[in-house]
Amino acid sequence: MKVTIKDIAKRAGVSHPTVSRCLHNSPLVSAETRQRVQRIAAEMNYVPNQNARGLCSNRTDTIGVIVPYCQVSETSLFLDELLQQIRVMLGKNQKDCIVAYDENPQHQESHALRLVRQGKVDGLLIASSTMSRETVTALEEEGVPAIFYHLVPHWALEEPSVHWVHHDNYRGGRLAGEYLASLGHRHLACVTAAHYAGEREFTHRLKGFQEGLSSLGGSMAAAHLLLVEELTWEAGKELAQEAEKLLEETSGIFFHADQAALGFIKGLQEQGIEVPEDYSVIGYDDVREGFMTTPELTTIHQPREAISTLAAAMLMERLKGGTAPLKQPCIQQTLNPTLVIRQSCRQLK
Amino acid sequence: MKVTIKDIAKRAGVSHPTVSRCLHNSPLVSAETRQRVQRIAAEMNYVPNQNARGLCSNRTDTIGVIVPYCQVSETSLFLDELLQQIRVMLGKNQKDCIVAYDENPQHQESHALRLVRQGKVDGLLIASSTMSRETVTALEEEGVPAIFYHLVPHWALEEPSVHWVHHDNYRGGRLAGEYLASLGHRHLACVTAAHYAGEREFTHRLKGFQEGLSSLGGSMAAAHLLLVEELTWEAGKELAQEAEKLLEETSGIFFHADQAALGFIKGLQEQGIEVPEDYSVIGYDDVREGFMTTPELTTIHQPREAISTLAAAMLMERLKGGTAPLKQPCIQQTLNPTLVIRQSCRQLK
DNA sequence: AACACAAATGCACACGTGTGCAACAACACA
DNA sequence: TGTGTTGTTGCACACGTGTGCATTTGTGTT
Repeated sequence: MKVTIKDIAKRAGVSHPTVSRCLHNSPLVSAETRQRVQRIAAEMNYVPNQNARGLCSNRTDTIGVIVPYCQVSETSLFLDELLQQIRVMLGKNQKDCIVAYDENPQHQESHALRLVRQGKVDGLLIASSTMSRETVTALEEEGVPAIFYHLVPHWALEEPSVHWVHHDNYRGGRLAGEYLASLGHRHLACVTAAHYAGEREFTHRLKGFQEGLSSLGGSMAAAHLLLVEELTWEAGKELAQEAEKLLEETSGIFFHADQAALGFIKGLQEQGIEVPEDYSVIGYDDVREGFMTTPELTTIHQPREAISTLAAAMLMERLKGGTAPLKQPCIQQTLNPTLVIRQSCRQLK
Repeated sequence: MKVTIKDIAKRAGVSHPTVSRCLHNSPLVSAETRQRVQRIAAEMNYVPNQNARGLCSNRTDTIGVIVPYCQVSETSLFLDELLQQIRVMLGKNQKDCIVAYDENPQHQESHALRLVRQGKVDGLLIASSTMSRETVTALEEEGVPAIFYHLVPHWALEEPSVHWVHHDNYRGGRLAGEYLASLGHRHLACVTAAHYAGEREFTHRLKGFQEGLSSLGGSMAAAHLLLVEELTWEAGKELAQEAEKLLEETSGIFFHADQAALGFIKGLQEQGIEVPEDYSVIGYDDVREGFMTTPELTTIHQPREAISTLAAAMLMERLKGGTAPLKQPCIQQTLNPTLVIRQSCRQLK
């Protein structure tokens, strides 16, 4: 049978409320009984029942992490790494975590709300650029703090009551553009997924890329914005079929995600086209696989350690602050990406 | 405020027990009230409180997944993929999942027990070859079913009361050995991590490899069993420093894990040694990255889809069966690996 | 010695849901 | 009309923990 505080109470000769207070280091009990009760609890291998605790005090020590639905379909290596880090951070704070995802964004929202209304989680870390304002409002009404990380809905950027931490996509794109132009590239292409084409995350990045290019004499024709269905390795490889035309009109290409860039390089190599000798490729995200291939991938590093660390820290802070909404000032952070120069881009003479 | 069954009861003009029965489709209520109550519940966006439900009926609809501690340190790409699949399977069964890990195996055990004693989970999926019999006994005493997947403690293999599903390491090793020998290789090397050297998972695999080799004229000298600290990409790359000696004495090498094999190939390439022209490499696990590199990695495929699918299905089955322990016959499954021929092994004349 | 006050503890209730049991109504049958 | 049966509902309690409030005990003050 499970050990409850009543069992401890009986053995210690006190009432269960007293045991409860001892275990919480309440100043209302004497130091002597506190020590005795704590010793007995340890001896009996007592573990508090989380359901009961959650029921009466709304504390579960569990965090819900909402990931974008594409993560399920194994599209994004980067998101995997981000999630890994968040788990570690939450673990250090003695929190368990429930990862929620769904087949489409609508379900994603309901999944988040369900977790909260079920009372399964104390707080949420959300990576989603499609979550609606209504959903977040509903969450806040339930008294559960939420922090956006990595992906932030456009409306939330202008909303001072919403917490978020992400990185500067414009700057990332600009780094890529300036770098390629500085190497002497003049005509470039760019690849993203069709469903990203209109999203702020991409449009800012693209704008940065174009302005970075033109600041140093390069450019990107509108016709050279290429769209694939999903940013997978396979899609990148398939895109390499159109190499002939691309090589004629451009000397390099900027991918929205590393794994697609890697697939593209692989596809080129199979046709005997060498990177970077014949063509330059730059990725985005800086996933692990980037340095495993030949050539190693030049890319833009997203500060994932800082993003996950900050997001977790922000949430812990809000949870500590009690249930009073918006007591502490809201934190919104935009971090800087960095350029990682490896081997997939070439200096033109 | 949150909607409770009492709110629904008031609005429907019935008592809350009646509401509870309606929501569970109990035959004790009339069809008419059931429909009415269900309609009202839906209108009010009712979501049952999981803490209360867990408290009185010990059902949380949450599964604990215990992963080996090395997964946290990003060592194993394979384990990541396995976890991904399990999450999807559990999602299809409307279960949330809490992933538990810790810095070392001892903590891992206590983490699993803690989750159960806290009442946070209904069942466990465990990937661990070090978990003790005592811990599992303790779990079963709490009435929480546990299924081992992928990694199984040695004692559990002989224990008919323990459920598990894994794959045949001997057979996997044998496939690798027979393949290399059939290509004409005579002297091979093998790499694992020091802490795996004594474990059944590896020793069986090694035995299969050696017997596979010798069945077709190959062999592996004891001196060519190489140990690295961890099976990381970096460790594999570092191992390539010893290439000179290896190439003198052997013509190919068998890695315990793909990512180390990939690092090794990369290390060779940097020294101008070509795979498979100068040396043959075969991996194990069949991770995604295996076909992203050049050459693509020849490897042994673990049936990860089947392992995760079966493990989840077995657990769902046991959960359905009520709390009666061992009512249904125990299932123990050993699945077969397959050889994936790509480009990293060469036919010797 | 009477009183005030602080420290320590127990009582009772609340949190939201599920279930055994009793109560009650409706109906069929003798 | 009385009895038994079936169908439907409500009452009361349980699950394990946390907390406001009353109670008891002990100590110091006047």
